[in-house]
Amino acid sequence: MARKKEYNEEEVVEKAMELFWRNGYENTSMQMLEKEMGINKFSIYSSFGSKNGLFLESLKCYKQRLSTLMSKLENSSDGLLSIKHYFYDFLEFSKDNELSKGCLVTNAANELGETPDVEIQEALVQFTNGVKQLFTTILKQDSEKNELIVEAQADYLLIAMYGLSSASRVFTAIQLENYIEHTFKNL
Amino acid sequence: MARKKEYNEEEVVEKAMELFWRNGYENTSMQMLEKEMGINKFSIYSSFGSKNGLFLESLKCYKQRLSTLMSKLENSSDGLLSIKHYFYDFLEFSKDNELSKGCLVTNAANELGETPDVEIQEALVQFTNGVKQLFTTILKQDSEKNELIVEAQADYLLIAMYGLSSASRVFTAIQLENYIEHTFKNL
DNA sequence: CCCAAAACTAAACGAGTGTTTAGTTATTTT
DNA sequence: AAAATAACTAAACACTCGTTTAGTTTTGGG
Repeated sequence: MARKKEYNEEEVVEKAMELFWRNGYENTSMQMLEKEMGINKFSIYSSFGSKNGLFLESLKCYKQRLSTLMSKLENSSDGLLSIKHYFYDFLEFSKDNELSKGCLVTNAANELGETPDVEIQEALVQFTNGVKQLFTTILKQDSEKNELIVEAQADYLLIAMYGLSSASRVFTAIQLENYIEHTFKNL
Repeated sequence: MARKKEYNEEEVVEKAMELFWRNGYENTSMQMLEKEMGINKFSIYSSFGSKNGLFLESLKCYKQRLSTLMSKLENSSDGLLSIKHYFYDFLEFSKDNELSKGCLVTNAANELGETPDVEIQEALVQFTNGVKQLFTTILKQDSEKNELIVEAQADYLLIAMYGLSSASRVFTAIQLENYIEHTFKNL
């Protein structure tokens, strides 16, 4: 061992995540990351290998931040109502000034090109599956629903959540609240 | 007058639109446009001024293509049911192999950075307003609904459409159909 | 017929991208 | 204290981007 790192990797990746979240992957340059993270490009590459690697690490960090909301949902027993609360919690979670930053995962999915990076795509699929799984578990609390209905409703809510994440960057808080209320009226 | 153009501007802008639609704005380079449009960069710049100008022209072209679906909706009298058909028509309209290209406008909105081009942003807002206006008109066909309900439902459907456009690039046809059915269940 | 004007080709531009490479500084260990 | 090793700084890398420019070819009007 020789010299010690002057920065904490967990701390700087959090700052990177914040930047990716606000600007998306492509619109976030290494220059911006350098400045925001407060460390040199060399240090970024030595710690994370590449911009892609840094983004993947940011995704992990994002999941962790979101896990507060998800475990709140996981531990609730109000069925559908708690999922609705999760929707509202997410809006609060993603707030940035008056508008929303959306969801880091959804944002990344939305800017995927024709030949997306395979690691990133895999991370997105896994994340999506996790959310759907969580919805499924909660929906099963309503014991009268059969499995097919649960599956269909989970898919519906998953896409609704995906849509909400994307739309939250564009529409007003009132419109989004109205969307959520209508979304759960249909179940 | 001197030499005549060897290409038709309407034809080449259609090809550009197709490329933007598939890849998004940032992921479409002038090189790709050159190749797809079959004309030299110089010609592109002489006809459209800039990549931005070409994209704005592509947006017009896209609106025109979509206007087939929109006037079908405009001329229908089934109220909500015809809006639902519009949702399905859009999925067919945006189909690309098994997946969907989404909506050119929504895709552009999704990749807007912190300081978006003002002309593009204006075009997107106008487009969105047009769709909402159309939904409102159709919803008013149900004479029993008061104005507040119409407004709220139009907003709801607008965001649902926005979400569907974004999600259509990721989810399967079955999931999307399920989403549409749930969306219109209790209106 | 010729000249001017417009459209073409192709190369180069400067700026910005993600990434790498020298060279220097600091710290630990022998 | 000296040697070794890892982290730092800063410059340069190769590449791509959108855009421009210089030079050539085509064509229509006087």
